[in-house]
Amino acid sequence: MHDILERLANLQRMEIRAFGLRYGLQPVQIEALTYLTQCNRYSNTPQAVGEYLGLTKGTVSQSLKVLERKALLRKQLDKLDKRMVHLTPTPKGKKLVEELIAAKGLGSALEATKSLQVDELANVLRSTLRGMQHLNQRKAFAACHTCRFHEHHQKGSVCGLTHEPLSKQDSQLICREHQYPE
Amino acid sequence: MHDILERLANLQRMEIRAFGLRYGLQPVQIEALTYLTQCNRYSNTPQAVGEYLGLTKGTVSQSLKVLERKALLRKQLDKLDKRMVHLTPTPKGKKLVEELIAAKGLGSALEATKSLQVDELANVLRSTLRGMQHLNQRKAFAACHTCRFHEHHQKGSVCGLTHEPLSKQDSQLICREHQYPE
DNA sequence: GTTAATGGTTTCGACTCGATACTTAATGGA
DNA sequence: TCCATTAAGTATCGAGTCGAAACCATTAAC
Repeated sequence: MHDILERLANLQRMEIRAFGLRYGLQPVQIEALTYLTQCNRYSNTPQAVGEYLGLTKGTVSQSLKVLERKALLRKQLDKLDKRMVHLTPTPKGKKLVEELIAAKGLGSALEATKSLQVDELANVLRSTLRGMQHLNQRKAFAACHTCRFHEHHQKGSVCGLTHEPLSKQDSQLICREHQYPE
Repeated sequence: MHDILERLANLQRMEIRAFGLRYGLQPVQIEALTYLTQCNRYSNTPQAVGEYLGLTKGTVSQSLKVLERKALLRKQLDKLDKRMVHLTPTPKGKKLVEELIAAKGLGSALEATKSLQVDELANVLRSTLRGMQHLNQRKAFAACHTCRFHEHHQKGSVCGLTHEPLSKQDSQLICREHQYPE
């Protein structure tokens, strides 16, 4: 089991590297960009990217500079807290991530498997991931709707931390503040 | 599904980085050493490490130099082909890999899951991995006993390529020449 | 209003990585 | 047999990552 995940991680990295080579991008940069296409509006800051990838903020800052220079993302200051910066992928950036996901071929590889099995697999994998994160005291970075602060009311959902309303899409996105219910 | 594997790969990498930091080792070096504790005697060369990790031989050569300097592995020339070098982890190196695997906490995270489920999961994952490798035309680097050239006779197994006998342990190891049966 | 904490950037040195050139050993014709 | 070619590995170099520390601007605390 351990070896399979090991190999899977290596393979992913290989494909990312090979893909990035064609666009003059480093693996880290691609991973950061991918994260930014999947996270919510509380989580699209340099800080969060660093936490997600396990890198220091200084390191991340440089990678983001490159992505901005290549017009793959846009930086904008937060309206309320002017120290903060929000990073949003440009259409070009989003397209690149989509291509990457297709290129990795995980989707195609899974098509052969019965969808019921895939769901089962995803569940076990998810709980394993969760266990590892808990053991190593890492943040979950999971989807908003699985969070203990996610409040589901009859007219839409609300984040219990910010008390802001959440759209259907919002609830699917990754959040850096995510905490699993007890 | 894609996001879980993505996150799992990132998490593994984070733990490897954190672990390596304590021993003054880079992620690549640790990954190379881990591979070397799991591969068979045909696959413990700089070349094979490069193929496994998706790096060029020049790059790999440097990482191995570090590992040798730290007495984590030993180099020895091949008896028959004196161009080749075989890399074997020292006891110190093996111990380090064991510690790493424990530190990653995957084993503990899996204990919560029913072992039957884990087996099932491993099988689905294995075939997915295989699908991805096939699509991207990567080598399998899988266990010897699942290879099309593995011949199982009543008195022990034999490799159909080299015609050499294989011990029980040999058959469990990773091989760079591995090919799945049709 | 001063001080501390926070989010980001910059800079520096150690290191990775790919490309290229190079060394040595094996191979394969003529 | 000889010599060109190929293969495995090493060495070197330049571009780039990474962590640490210093630094800047803004916000929070008191």
